[in-house]
Amino acid sequence: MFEQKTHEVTVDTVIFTIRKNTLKVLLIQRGHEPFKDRWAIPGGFVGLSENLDEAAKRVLFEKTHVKDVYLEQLYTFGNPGRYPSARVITVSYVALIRSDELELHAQEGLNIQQINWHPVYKLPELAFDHKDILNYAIKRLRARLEYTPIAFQLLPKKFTLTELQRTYESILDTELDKRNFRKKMISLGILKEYDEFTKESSKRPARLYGFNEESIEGRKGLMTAI
Amino acid sequence: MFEQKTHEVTVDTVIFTIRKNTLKVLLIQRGHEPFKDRWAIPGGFVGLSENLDEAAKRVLFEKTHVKDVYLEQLYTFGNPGRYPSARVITVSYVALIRSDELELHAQEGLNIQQINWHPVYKLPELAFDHKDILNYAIKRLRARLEYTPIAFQLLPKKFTLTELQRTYESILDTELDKRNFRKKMISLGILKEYDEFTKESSKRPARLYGFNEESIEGRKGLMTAI
DNA sequence: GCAAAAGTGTTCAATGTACACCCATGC
DNA sequence: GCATGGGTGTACATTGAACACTTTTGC
Repeated sequence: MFEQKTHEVTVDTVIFTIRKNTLKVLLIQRGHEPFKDRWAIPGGFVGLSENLDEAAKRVLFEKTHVKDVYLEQLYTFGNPGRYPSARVITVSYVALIRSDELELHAQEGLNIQQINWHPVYKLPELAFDHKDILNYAIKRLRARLEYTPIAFQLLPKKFTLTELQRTYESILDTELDKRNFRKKMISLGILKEYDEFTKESSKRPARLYGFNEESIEGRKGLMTAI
Repeated sequence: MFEQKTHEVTVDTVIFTIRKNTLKVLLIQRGHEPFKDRWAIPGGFVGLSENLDEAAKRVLFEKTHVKDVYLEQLYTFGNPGRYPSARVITVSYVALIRSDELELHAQEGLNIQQINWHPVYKLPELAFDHKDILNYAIKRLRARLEYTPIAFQLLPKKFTLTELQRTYESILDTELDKRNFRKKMISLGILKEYDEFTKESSKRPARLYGFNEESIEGRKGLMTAI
């Protein structure tokens, strides 16, 4: 019943953020075979004394130097053919980060050429089965968005309602009604209103809001079908 | 970056069925250490040329001799301490089977003492972290039930509306309103009505229904909050 | 005829959806 | 003063929730 022990186990993390009201994913360009020069989801091998979440956090930190991010296990991919010449089982994760908190770090080694944000709906070809992983991550993100206040993980601490709406729209890839969106968000009771306003633009200043952390416990059915 | 290759990868499958209107889970009693005599979720090692779903199907077939079941990957558990003396990463699955289609098969070897159905809300102590896996499986099953016609995977081809309702109630661990439940199910358009009725009982015969397979595609928001 | 489960509708509340105009600011 | 995005309310439709009595059968 015991098999030869040649499984490799990796974690690959789909890292999302919002920049310029667009959903973006962090990709690295591979510097060696297989799939040299192709873009890939960042990942790494799981250490023997590391649990899976820790491995995902470590990989995330190496690439972005961000800690305390939203991180959720997604799915485990283990087709024998998914990785050339070895059996590699990948536990995939989704991470959401605030783009204002991050600095990208290409590693010292030679195995990465570039690291960059890519708009989710305009991607290059990806290495391995990473396209499948990414598609699944988007699906999960959309589902979460409908019943969980997850969008706040992608935005700065203070944001306008329009920014929040654009975040939803970018993830769901649809347009939402402004009045209904605001009504819904406010009725959920998860926002706190600041007495601060944007000023950079040459338009009417917009009120800033934050996420009210205390409001989340014991909630169900948040944000259905906005 | 490469670690020593001593990860073991297993699949463990939480197998649910409904018997006597009660949600039950298939457990095996271990015949050897670690956790000798404790009950555990059936599982097995993943073969090198097998993908994860195939491994789960194989394990399921070995234990129940049932094919063509609903099978869904659940979560991957990989805490270094979850298995004594080895690093074992487990990809867990949920399976739903119709109890009328099954025969249980204890394996030839000595490593299993018994194999049996246990009511989900009255369980013995489980081996390893199998309690966590099972709790997560129940959570997932409940969530699925609310927007997917998944209950039909647990019932015989023909069933009464009361049996369907008891299935929901057993999974959700609540009581549901009979009229609202029936109205909802019928309005979903996923049932087909047979001109057949139960006759065994000494009460009014109940109409038999089946699941209308064609009705599922392109549906969203099925069965919310019955 | 009675016990036991099957079957059936209506009212009310809550939620979602569609939709158009005035406001505050910088230039 | 005008261009630009910010901000607001109402009417209607859909969905969910509460609730009680009649029907059919075997004994």
